[in-house]
Amino acid sequence: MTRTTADVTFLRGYNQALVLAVGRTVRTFERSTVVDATGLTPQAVSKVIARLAADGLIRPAGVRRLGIGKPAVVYELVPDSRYAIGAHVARRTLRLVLVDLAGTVRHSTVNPLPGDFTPEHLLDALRVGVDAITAGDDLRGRLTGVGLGMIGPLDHANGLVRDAHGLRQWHDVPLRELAEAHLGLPVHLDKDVTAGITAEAWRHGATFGDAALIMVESGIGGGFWLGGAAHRGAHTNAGEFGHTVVDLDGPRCVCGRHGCLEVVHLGAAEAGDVARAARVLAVGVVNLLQTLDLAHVVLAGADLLRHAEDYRAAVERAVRTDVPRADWLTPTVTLSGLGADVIAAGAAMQVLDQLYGIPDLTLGAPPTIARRTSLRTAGA
Amino acid sequence: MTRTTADVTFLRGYNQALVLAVGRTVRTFERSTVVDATGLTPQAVSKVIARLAADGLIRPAGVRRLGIGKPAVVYELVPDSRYAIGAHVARRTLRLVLVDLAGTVRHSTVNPLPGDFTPEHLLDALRVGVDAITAGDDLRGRLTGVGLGMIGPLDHANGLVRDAHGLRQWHDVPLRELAEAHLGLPVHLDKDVTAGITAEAWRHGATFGDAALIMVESGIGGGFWLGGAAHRGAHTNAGEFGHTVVDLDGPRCVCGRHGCLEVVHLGAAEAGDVARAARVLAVGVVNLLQTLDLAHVVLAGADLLRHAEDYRAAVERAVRTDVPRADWLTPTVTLSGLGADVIAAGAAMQVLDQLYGIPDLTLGAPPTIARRTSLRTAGA
DNA sequence: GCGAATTTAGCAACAGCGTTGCGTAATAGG
DNA sequence: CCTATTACGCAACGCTGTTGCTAAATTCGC
Repeated sequence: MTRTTADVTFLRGYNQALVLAVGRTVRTFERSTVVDATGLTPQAVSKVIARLAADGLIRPAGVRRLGIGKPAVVYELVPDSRYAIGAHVARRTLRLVLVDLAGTVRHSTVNPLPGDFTPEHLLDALRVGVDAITAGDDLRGRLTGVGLGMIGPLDHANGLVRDAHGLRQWHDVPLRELAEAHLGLPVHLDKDVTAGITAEAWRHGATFGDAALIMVESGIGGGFWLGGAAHRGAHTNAGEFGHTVVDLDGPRCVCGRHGCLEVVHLGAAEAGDVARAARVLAVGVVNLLQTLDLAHVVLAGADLLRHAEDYRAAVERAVRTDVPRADWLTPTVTLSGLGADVIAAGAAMQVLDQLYGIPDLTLGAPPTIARRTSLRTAGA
Repeated sequence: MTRTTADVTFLRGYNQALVLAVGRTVRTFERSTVVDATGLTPQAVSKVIARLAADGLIRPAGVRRLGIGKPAVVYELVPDSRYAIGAHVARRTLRLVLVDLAGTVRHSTVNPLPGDFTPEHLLDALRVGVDAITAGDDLRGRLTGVGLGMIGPLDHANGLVRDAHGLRQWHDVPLRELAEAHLGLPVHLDKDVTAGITAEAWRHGATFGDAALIMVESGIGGGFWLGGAAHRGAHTNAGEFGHTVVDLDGPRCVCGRHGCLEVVHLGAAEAGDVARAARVLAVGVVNLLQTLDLAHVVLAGADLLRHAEDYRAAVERAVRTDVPRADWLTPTVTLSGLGADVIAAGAAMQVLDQLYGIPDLTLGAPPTIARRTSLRTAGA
């Protein structure tokens, strides 16, 4: 791991991110709202608000007149002030979404990808999809970039796809650079599950606690949000949660070990035993809770969403009965509110997060997308 | 989770911590060393060095005269400038260590604790032990506080022991406050395993990557260092790694589930089959790697150290053979260099870390031990 | 109606951080 | 003894958030 130095631009970015996070999570807010939520002084908040308003990210929305005293100016986030495009690159499909600054999905499209597609296939499909989205609306100067959420292994810091699991044409592909050249936009590359949990975190604000996104979709993976940031691990390979052994004498898994969560779960699912499949997944989730003590568990993935309520109920039950001291250790268990769009939407929000989220002082490499020092609009 | 605001005192603390971390990890350093390691400008480093030197934390140690040009001033950390006491509170013993600013253990004592001891027993034993240590050396003004590493569940943010597992007299004990009153020193309370991994992190510097400390000692636990900070989870309960299921049809565990790593491991250990016990643990470690993608795995705990090399070899082997793409995903696997002192030493280093480590902007509650704004000596 | 109390907001000066520009000290080599 | 080189610090600067105080806009009481 490397660390960057901290200077005043970090302070600005950090406190600004706190204010923006308030703006995302409430419909309207005023100065005192932010003061209470962040602990900044009123004067500091005024300065931050002035910067954000000058940038067009927030705007006044009337006044609040309640009792005696000068009325307070009410502000609101301007969702349309910034956009990002997100892509969920799966084995057979490419899902593209347009997300605004508030984290709302404004467009969503799905298109098939050729079997065993190549980087060129993907780049062309991205080009076509991005063009289609940008043609519809006039996003000039407000489109901040494109986020790609993809199966690993990959190298987030350097924008490399090392070996997309199940795709033979992908070995050490510098996808970020290629896509930036092809699209003419800043690009952020990350694992699908990490993108997914970023969606949840972005939409819940700067105080979103430790959380995992459990994704069941041709395999089982997990995306983690720990200590207020995405957890990617030492090689962007965190989240291979499906390949944790839950049954020492279980069937052999593709990864070479025996009784992985994924293969055991698959056995139950293929037998049509949804209830058992859900219970198996729940065992894995409780394992995760015991290990990481999470505040939130979010469920996602096409294979899970097909039996969403079965899975949710099974996990909810396990979390309440199988964790000791469940009275105070129980996390929230929810289905992702974004449904099948989570990954793509999260990929888009990773772009927004790099620009307008809490800045990161720990790096594997320099930031993908540079923050603007001045308040000029971002974009192509 | 809550977040604090960021102001210039954060900047100072952060960059100062970077410099101190360099000082801890090398024998001597000069300005250019720090510039290269941190990315700070030479002028900034000069200012930080001046502050640290005025505080007595570092001192000049000659000059380096190599070739042409003005010789560079060489500095070194002053290990004796600050101390912290650490305590490992186990079920039957109290281990106390004195640690200096460099993270070196200077004293170590172990004393038995009465069976099923009460908070009062512990406080008195702490008092006696701390007095014995401070009587030996003159630590006036250089002793920064006392760290307690203890079995959970506990609440780190508020300094509460909720239920020390296996101790009946411990329910919602405000141990931090009690100990501060009893000892007249700042106190930091945390889980044993979290303290342990802090020891490794403190001694390895500010760029220590994602890591876990695996502790086998009347149970199996894990301490985590993720993203440059200790990972405690939403309720200071992360690390119950021993209670992750690895064998769905395994024997019932004390936690209520079946086939937990701990109970399966115990079965092998009690049968005297060290090799199998080690292999079981290794399965758990690989599970952890798959989930978190760690850079370092550190092994510790009395029960493990009794067969240290067996365990180390088994984990090392598993990590090389059972993780796909092991060529670039392999973590370092080591036995803790501090041996049986890790937990106590880490507890002490948590005190030092709060004062001289990377400051934390994410909190469960306000900081336990306030940083000094000026450069006055810390201590009683 | 009009002044007082109350609440909000902003201007101005300030302290503290890292940065930049430039001058100075200390060395080796010609 | 001069010059090139390297290390280092002073001083001014830009930028944070903070503090102190003044001004604006409202409600309430007389």
